[in-house]
Amino acid sequence: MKPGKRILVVDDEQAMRRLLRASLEPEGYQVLEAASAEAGIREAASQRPELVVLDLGLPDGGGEAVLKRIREWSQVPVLILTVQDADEDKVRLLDLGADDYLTKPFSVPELLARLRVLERHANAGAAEPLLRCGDLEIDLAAHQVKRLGQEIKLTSTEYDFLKVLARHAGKVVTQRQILKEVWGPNSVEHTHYLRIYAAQLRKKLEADPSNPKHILTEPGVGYRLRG
Amino acid sequence: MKPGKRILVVDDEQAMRRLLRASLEPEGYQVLEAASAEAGIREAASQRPELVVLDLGLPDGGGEAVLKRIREWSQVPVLILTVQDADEDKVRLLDLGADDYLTKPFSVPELLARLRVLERHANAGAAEPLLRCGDLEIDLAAHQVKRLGQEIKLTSTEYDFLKVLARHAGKVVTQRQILKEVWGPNSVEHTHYLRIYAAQLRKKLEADPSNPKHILTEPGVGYRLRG
DNA sequence: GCTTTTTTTTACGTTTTCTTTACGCGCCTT
DNA sequence: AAGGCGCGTAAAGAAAACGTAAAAAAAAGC
Repeated sequence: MKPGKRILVVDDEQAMRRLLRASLEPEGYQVLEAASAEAGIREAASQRPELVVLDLGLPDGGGEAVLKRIREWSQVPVLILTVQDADEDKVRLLDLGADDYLTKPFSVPELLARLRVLERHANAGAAEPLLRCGDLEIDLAAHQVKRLGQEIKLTSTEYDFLKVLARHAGKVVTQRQILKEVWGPNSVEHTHYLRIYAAQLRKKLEADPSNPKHILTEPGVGYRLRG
Repeated sequence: MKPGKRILVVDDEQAMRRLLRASLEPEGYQVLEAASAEAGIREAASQRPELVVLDLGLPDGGGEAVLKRIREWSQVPVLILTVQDADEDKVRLLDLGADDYLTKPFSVPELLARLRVLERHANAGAAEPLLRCGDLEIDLAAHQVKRLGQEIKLTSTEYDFLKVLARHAGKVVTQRQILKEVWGPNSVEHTHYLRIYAAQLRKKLEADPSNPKHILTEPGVGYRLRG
């Protein structure tokens, strides 16, 4: 028999964590707990659970940030729990990458059934969040970039730029898309930003910045990270 | 523009079908309707929709049977609609293979968001569209062309030219159409562009550029990409 | 409040790509 | 057989896109 799937419960209320543990463990799940948004992100990144149950009502920054951060590198199924019942919230969260949404109070059997549905779906692409490109390691989960095992310090804009490329590693990302994702939809015309930050990234993580092996230019189209 | 995803609505109430059609068509879905369980099964089998919205409150045998029958041969995402709110029902339906469950009255934006989630899951495992023409591979998503597995560098215009031919692989594309799609409607007279770029493409992706096997000339008409 | 870091602005040299121009070949018509 | 026509090839000039450096402005850290 396999060891049960690991499921991460992110909730600040101890009572809720206890209830979930009591409900999930008899079903064969191995329950991991996190009591804050920060801890949730950390656990998700380090433990790589097969499922996540996320309470929106977290005190420190809210669960929404957790979902966003997880979705930067992982496709793990996330079920949202919440007390409120606002429509716009549901829609926004689902579009942000949440896979299901339950309002408290919920029925435990329904929760279990919905988790089974998520498990059924989960067999899809389990992408390795640690990207290796030659001498380069990009860990989207840990927000860390290494070259030859040594950590490289990137500014936040540089990291965002690299992140966009890494998420579509091997594929061309259009200038428009990069600008939109890094600088926002209002800056899609400032294509010179791309040249400047491409140069800065190459200076930091290419062996020979004038002969880039990783960050490749596709003239007239965009940039591409060699995978 | 692609034709929208086809979505099958199974519901005996005409008012509900009308509401769903009115909500879904503006989103780009192509709506198929069935007013009974029997019709639902028949439509699902013959039309193979990409999504199914199924009302449980059907008179003839109930929607449960529809779900069971569909699951015998298809993994199409099914979203259940129902008036009742009994826990055991939800659990049973979800375990029977339903992918989501909404109770009436429901909010249309939430329905749409949940349908988007189901679409996301359905597309997760699907490989990207790869156009194959003999030893040639054209990956439209990655903006990349390979020959015998080896990447070929194309300029933006060369790529556009090839893309037009590839979209109608095997068929003749007229000079007019190529010029219009690559250089815009104002350049339909510059037929010499075609000769230049056809030559460049042949130089890059034919084994013997003077004996083209892929990019064939149809004298007086246009060009054709052999499949 | 000042220093340090990061982002944005500005400017210019270089490379790549696109367009223009020119010429050779084969074929059909006259 | 000469000349027009459509196609293929080559190479030059024009234009666009890219890379780099450095200063000004803004933000972050102490």
